Amino acid sequence: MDTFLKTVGSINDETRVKIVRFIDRHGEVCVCDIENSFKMIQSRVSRHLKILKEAGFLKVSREGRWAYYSLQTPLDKFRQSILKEISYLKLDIPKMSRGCSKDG
Amino acid sequence: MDTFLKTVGSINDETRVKIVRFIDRHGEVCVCDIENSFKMIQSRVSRHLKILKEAGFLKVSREGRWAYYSLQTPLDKFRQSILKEISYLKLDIPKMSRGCSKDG
DNA sequence: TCTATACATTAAGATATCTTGATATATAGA
DNA sequence: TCTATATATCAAGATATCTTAATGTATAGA
Repeated sequence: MDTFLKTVGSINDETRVKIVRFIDRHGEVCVCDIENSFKMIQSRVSRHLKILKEAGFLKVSREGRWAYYSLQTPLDKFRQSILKEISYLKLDIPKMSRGCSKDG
Repeated sequence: MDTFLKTVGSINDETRVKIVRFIDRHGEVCVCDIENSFKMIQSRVSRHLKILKEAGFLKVSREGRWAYYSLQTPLDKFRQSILKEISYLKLDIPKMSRGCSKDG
């Protein structure tokens, strides 16, 4: 029950639904990409990513000071069906706008 | 998005998960059956049933002063997948205990 | 038409969640 | 080792949800 509620609760939030959709569309992104694309403050983004990660939707890989979030693989049937349902929604997902100075 | 969140929010609650499972198992039940089986006060049961109904999981048919709740049919793929996931959970669902005096 | 039953709704307090701002940690480079 | 960057965490206020108790509505039967 706890795992179920954690999974369900994690996508019971408009912001997180959009973040998941954003990552589903763009693949691996870092926190600042979301921060910049969604125009949200960093602590807010970090919190939502943590919730989605702990719910089994996202994984994170760290490189230096960056944290790259992407969809967890493999995803079980249930989480897949949730992502599928989210993909059907008409959402206003912002364009990718890189937010970090990791160019050099 | 609103429909999605309403659907997801409706099963983001331990009590409602158990009620859905109870109805899935027992078919058509009236409010007082749940009240009596779960040992919950009537207003609480009524509220949760309303949320599940408005989320598309349940339907209600009224006969006299009774309200019979059962699973909505047909259920779309997404809600079906949720019910399926709930059916996999090890839940302590109470036995049916009829609560109304509609014997005569 | 009076009463009891079944259910729905409302109001208020308790609990949980979300957002923001402040602070902490860790890495890269000067 | 000092500073800037990227991210995480914490604290506090705002908002939403859940529970209970009280009240409202509708039906059936005396």
